[in-house]
Amino acid sequence: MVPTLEAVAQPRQRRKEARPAELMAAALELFVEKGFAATRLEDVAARAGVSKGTLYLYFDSKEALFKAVIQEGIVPILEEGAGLVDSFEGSAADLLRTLIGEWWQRMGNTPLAGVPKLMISEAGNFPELATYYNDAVIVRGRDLMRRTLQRGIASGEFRAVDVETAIDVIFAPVLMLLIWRYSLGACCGIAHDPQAYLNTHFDLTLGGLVAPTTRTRAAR
Amino acid sequence: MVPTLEAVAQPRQRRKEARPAELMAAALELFVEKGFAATRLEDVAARAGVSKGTLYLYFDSKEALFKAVIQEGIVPILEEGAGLVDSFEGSAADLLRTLIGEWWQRMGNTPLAGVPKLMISEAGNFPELATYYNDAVIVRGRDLMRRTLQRGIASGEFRAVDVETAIDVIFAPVLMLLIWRYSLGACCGIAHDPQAYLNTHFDLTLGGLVAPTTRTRAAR
Amino acid sequence: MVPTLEAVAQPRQRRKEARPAELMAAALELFVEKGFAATRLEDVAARAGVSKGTLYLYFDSKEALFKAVIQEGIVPILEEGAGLVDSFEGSAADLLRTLIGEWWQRMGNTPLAGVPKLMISEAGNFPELATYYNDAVIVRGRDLMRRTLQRGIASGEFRAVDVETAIDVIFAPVLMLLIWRYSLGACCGIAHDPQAYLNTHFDLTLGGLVAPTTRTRAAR
Amino acid sequence: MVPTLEAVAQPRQRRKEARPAELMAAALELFVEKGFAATRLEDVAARAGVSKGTLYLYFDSKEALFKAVIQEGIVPILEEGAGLVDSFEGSAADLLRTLIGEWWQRMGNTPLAGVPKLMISEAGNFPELATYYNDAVIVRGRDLMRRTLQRGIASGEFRAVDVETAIDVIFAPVLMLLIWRYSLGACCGIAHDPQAYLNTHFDLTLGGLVAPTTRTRAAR
DNA sequence: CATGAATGAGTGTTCATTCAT
DNA sequence: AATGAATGAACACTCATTCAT
Repeated sequence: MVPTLEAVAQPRQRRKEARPAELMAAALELFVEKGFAATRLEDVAARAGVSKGTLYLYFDSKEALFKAVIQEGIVPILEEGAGLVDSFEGSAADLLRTLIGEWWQRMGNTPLAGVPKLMISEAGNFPELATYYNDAVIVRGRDLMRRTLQRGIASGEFRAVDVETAIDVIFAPVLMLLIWRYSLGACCGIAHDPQAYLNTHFDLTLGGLVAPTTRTRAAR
Repeated sequence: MVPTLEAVAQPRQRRKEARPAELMAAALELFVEKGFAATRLEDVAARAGVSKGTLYLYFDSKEALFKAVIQEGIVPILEEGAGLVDSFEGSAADLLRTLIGEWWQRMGNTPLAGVPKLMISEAGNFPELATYYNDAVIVRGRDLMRRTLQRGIASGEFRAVDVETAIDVIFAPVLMLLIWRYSLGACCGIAHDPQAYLNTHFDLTLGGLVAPTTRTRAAR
Repeated sequence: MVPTLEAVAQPRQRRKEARPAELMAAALELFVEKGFAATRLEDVAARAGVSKGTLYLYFDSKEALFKAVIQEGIVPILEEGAGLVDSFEGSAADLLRTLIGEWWQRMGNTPLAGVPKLMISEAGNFPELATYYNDAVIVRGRDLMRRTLQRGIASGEFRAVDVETAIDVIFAPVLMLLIWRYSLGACCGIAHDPQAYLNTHFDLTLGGLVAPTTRTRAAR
Repeated sequence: MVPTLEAVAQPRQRRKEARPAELMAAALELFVEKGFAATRLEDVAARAGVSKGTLYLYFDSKEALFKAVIQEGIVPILEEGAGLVDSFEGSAADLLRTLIGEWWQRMGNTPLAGVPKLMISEAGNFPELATYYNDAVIVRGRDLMRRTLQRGIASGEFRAVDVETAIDVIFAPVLMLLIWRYSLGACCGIAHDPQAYLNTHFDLTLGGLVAPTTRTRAAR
């Protein structure tokens, strides 16, 4: 955000347009850091460089602020994911790798990385937020996974697993990687290298754990 | 808790000794149900059948109660798992199934089921407790997984995956099953059948997603 | 408010001059509707079609606006009443009926109808304004009543009641009719028909006010 | 409330029993003085000599406190009024005088005197309170008036006026006497002598209410 | 040991007022 | 003159903790 001459000439106006984004960025940081309930709106405002009242010029309530953070931060990622699934031309396995890899790039390496842990922590006490998150993020994300798995099964590339269950089984390690980082991993325990972790995950999920010989026998 | 003669004869004495355990049991239920911050000590005391002040006779603070709940509840769980790994005589795959199955029986169907979600939520606010949990539970649990995977690799039953990573990748879906139940699953989203979920997990992890033909080709 | 040529030719100028009156009209409506404290200046401004800041160009504060509303709204009312008493030629009883009837027309069916309740509610918080209202409205209104009662007593039409007290006793039901409408009557309780109410009031009061001889004649 | 030896020995206990009454008394004073909305619960607590939190041990909310004040303060008065109407053996006119006289003793000379003005001021912004007051006080009070008027009409002592209207017409001056005292009368204007005011009111009203024959007799 | 009355710090939200544009 | 973005004081209600009994 380079301050241009024009910006200096109209700081008030520029501010007004930038405010919501600044507030959402500050809110995301604090929500992730302290949780939804423990985050004080005054701190959010202060981190964005405004007063408490100003926050209410742009967001009707704490919950509205939270929803905006999710809406602006995560929904676009899922929309790109939908575009990816629509247009992808390689194998289903490659699509799965790409989909999760992209998701990781957009979420895992950004301030949004703390959102899954945040939602898990607060869902019980804020059912409305949980419902919103479910509808806006989880349902859509699962849809991308479902289409990917169904494509692989339809083409014969994948075995005919129970898709609805497989969606969550396959995505669980990816989520846990983030959840771990923002919970127990933050103070103790091992810190996985994300790439190695994801590779092992793909390796296991796509290839299985059992050695070829054994498997062949087991299959008989 | 069989009432003995002695207990009946000295109910007040018995009561006094049982109080901490009753309070911890009540606290566990409420912490799991509402989270740490949202649990009111008055409710804990009421559920244990004592007054608010009495709770402070046994625990110095809400945090101290939380620590005690985790310590008393979790430690005893993993002892048995170690015995199982030591004495198991079947294939490594069967041991993996059995180990996770047992864990599910001891955790997934008890009041302790909510602990993983609880720890994830509160780890950030209680680093000391997180460290304790890591040492007492996670390190030991990972050790059981490590020995199981190493046994399979050593015998040629499993491929030579990166064990430290695989431990978490493989256990992640099991944890997520519980975490989901106590967070977003409680108010929206699908509710998986645990057995079907775990079966799909074993199926994928042990067998992989890719169909035999394709895999063979992919392996070339 | 007929738009004149000049007005059309200089709308901005006209606007500027009309602003205070438009703001006061909007404020009166809202003060009457919601009370002083619960009225938001933003709503007043919006109803007058200007921005919040503009309001402060014309009134120093919310209190100043309130004072202006009362002053501009009430003062003009009582002038006509004085003329009526001066020129009325019928019986004192008829004058009393006419006086109250006129007052009802000018107040009870206009936005000013809520002012008595408003003044009663806010007098405690605005003693200065209460004093003004007392001098400008109440003293003058009581004077009209006083002259009416005195005329009837002097002519032998009314009994020699204590005039200063009778003024308020007689006017109280008229005021209560309005006060009720703007307070508890708004959400519950019976809604009187004003004409029937006033008729019953005259019936009772004149029954007790009129001197026996006169009454006997009137009854024939 | 003389402190007895026992009281000194058990101040804690005595306090607990006295607290609600002390809080309600403090609340009544402040509600009357500042209005419901403008009264801070912290001030109520301070005036009762306790902290903010203590108030919530006895009353669930500000509205609950208000309802309790009305319930404890006014409802008993109306119940006595009902007893009076039930057992009164004199003329209807005497009953009317006695009823209003008693009401005045119980309300007009106590801290409750400010309640009618209070309710009128706050009814618009707190419809729930208004409804409660209507049901608990106004409906019952009007019932006493109704029975009194009907008794007089049935016996031929009163003329056959429209009872529902007459109830309010007759009671209005009594209410206004109090309302005035707690609004504009507090800072300016005349202060009526209540007895003289009520006498003039009875004089006028009964003059118009009493049936001709009865009146003639009464006049002798 | 046990009670429960009492405390008071803590926060989301509203809105009158100001002032840079 | 007119705007509307920004401010910050104000308040009901909760609950962990204390302590007199």
